[in-house]
Amino acid sequence: MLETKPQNFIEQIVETDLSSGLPSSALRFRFPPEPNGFLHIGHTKALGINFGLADKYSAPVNLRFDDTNPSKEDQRFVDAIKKDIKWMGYSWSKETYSSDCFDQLYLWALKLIKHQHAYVDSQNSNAIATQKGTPTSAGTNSPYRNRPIEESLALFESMKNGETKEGELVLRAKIDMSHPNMLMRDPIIYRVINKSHQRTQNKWRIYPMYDWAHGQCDYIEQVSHSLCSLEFRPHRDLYDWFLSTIKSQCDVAGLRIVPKQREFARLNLSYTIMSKRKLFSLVEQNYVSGWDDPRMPTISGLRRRGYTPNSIKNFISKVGVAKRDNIIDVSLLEFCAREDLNKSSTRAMAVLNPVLLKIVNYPKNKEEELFFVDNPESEEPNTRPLTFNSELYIEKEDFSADPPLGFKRLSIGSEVRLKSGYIVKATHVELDSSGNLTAICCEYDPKSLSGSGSLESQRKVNTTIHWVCKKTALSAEVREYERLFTSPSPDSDPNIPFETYINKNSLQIRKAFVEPFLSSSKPADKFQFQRLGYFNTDDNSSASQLIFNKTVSLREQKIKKPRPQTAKEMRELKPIEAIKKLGKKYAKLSSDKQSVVKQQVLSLSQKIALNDLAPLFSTAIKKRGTRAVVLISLSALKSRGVSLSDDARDFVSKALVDQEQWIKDLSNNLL
RNA sequence: UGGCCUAUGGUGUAACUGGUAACACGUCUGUUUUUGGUGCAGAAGAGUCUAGGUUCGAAACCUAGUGGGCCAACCA
Repeated sequence: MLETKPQNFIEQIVETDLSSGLPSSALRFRFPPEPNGFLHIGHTKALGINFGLADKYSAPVNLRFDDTNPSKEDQRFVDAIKKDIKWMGYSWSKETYSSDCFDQLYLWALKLIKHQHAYVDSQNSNAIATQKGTPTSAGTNSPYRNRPIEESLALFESMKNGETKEGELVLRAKIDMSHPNMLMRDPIIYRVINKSHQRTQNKWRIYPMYDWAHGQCDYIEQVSHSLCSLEFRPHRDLYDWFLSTIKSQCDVAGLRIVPKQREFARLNLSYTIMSKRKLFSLVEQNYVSGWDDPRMPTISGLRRRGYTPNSIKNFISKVGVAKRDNIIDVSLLEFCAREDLNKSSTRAMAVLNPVLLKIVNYPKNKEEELFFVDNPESEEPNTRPLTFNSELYIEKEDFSADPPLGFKRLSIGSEVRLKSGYIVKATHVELDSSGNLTAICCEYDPKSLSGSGSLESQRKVNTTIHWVCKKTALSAEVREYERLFTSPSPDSDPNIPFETYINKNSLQIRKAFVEPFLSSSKPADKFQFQRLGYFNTDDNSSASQLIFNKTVSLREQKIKKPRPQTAKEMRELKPIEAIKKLGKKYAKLSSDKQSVVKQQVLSLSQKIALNDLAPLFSTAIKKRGTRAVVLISLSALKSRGVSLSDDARDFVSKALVDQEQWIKDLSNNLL
């Protein structure tokens, strides 16, 4: 089958390389997290790109932990990252570490010094920073730039042996202090960190910087395409410089593939923060319960929230790959969750905000077994038994004493069906001494039992509501989540701390009643609580203390009020809109109809407030179809004694160039 | 001496590499429905940031401008 999906630009690059001679067996990718935090939804994009490519071309992906900075990294993050990637269903080829390359990196650094491509600088970081210059002004050379090779070698050796303190000496590549790309201004490649490393222990006191490690590790691992996010674009110059310098100075037999770095736009999600530092702070300041709090955008948070690997993968493929900055609406993620969960999740009834429903004409001691369909979406739906008697719980929201227009649920005198059960009609309510609702009383239609086949059972009522039987229901804790932030882009303004936008109500805990069969649910089991949304059993849930997390609500449709659209209202319906509509049609109409439209527009434009006509003019004039109409509207302005500003006049005359004669006439008259 | 990246409906991504814009989400309509869900059918919404240029023809190529982003950690 031919590839039908459009290629993204990275696939095109790979395709081009392949067609210009790169054997497909040489294709190799890598996913290189720094083990200093948990993976989040942003990382799943990189995961999806790399593993997607790997899948498409049957190429390997290395999982490489970028562990060049022992002061920030930790083994527990390595473990968590591996767990999350496995959960997503990706399997990597080799597990590697940047630290695996430390020896080779050191040897290459030596070569660099010997070939005058690197030197040890004895200045402190301030001095070095100042000499770098600014983006708009060149830097100046370090006084140590031309230090003799032997001296640099000796000092580098002392750094390596732990004979210098942190910050005293650094090794710098000698490139160009006036390079327009700041990263090329003699970047630091080694610094002293007097810390033991989680893998190499105390072997090293010098650790390579990102730029000195990343490309070289790609090269050593023979990665063909090193894909990263856009902010690394300026690093590409350095990446290439290091590789070509090494290739020209060092013996690199056997390393045939020179990797390419290419960059894509990272994923941003509305109402979400993605910065590891900020996620850290959410955890540390206890705004959330941990890295796997269901409100966190981490993979482990999404997992606990109830997202499936499938839904996340679908999301990533819908998001696409390009190079422009983007903010994806969370509604897309939610759509992917619903789409996946709708097909697979068992339906259940749970009442989150219970109120007692008494069926007054149902025999007090009677009890019967009803049947409930596990999942109507499945091809051969199973059913399960359900106890029904005279006392049930329903949602408070499903009853209204004073139903608004369009309300379809229960109210006094109205009928609804109890899901899989009978049709009931509310008769009255019971209140306590302070006037609070304690129970809703209703009568049921004994012949209306669902599935009984009787004529009454086929009766249509407004809607069907869910319920649980008071006697058999289990109590459970249900955790409902709202967005963690109240702003679509909580960290867009550097002057406003993102904590400002934390939603205080992001977690709501409800004491709910659920169907008894849920007592056997295990963590991560997924359900659709009928009419409410998708829920998943929490990690801490047990038969004695059931806990469910809400993944996402069902898609909610606005309540449609039967519209009282009188002819009068229709007439008052925005002349502006009417004009726009007419304008669109105009070009397609026959000439006699056009003249009718002209008249309509003219009379409509008389009804528009002058203030509204101006914005209509400025937006609509750009659109071909509406130009004509706007010009007609102008005549209305004229007839009301309003004259155009010079700007507007200018604008109109330009717009006139390719208009028809009658418009020109009309407008010239105006101008 | 600034460099680099980028600009297409509300959002995101396409447009077979030059033949006047498509897909998904969202929105709205209708319909089915024992979930105000799902499904089905349909609609509205951009003329591709601006101005020049190349071309028979530009969203695409060129130039300039404008807007947005990244770069001045011994972070990655």
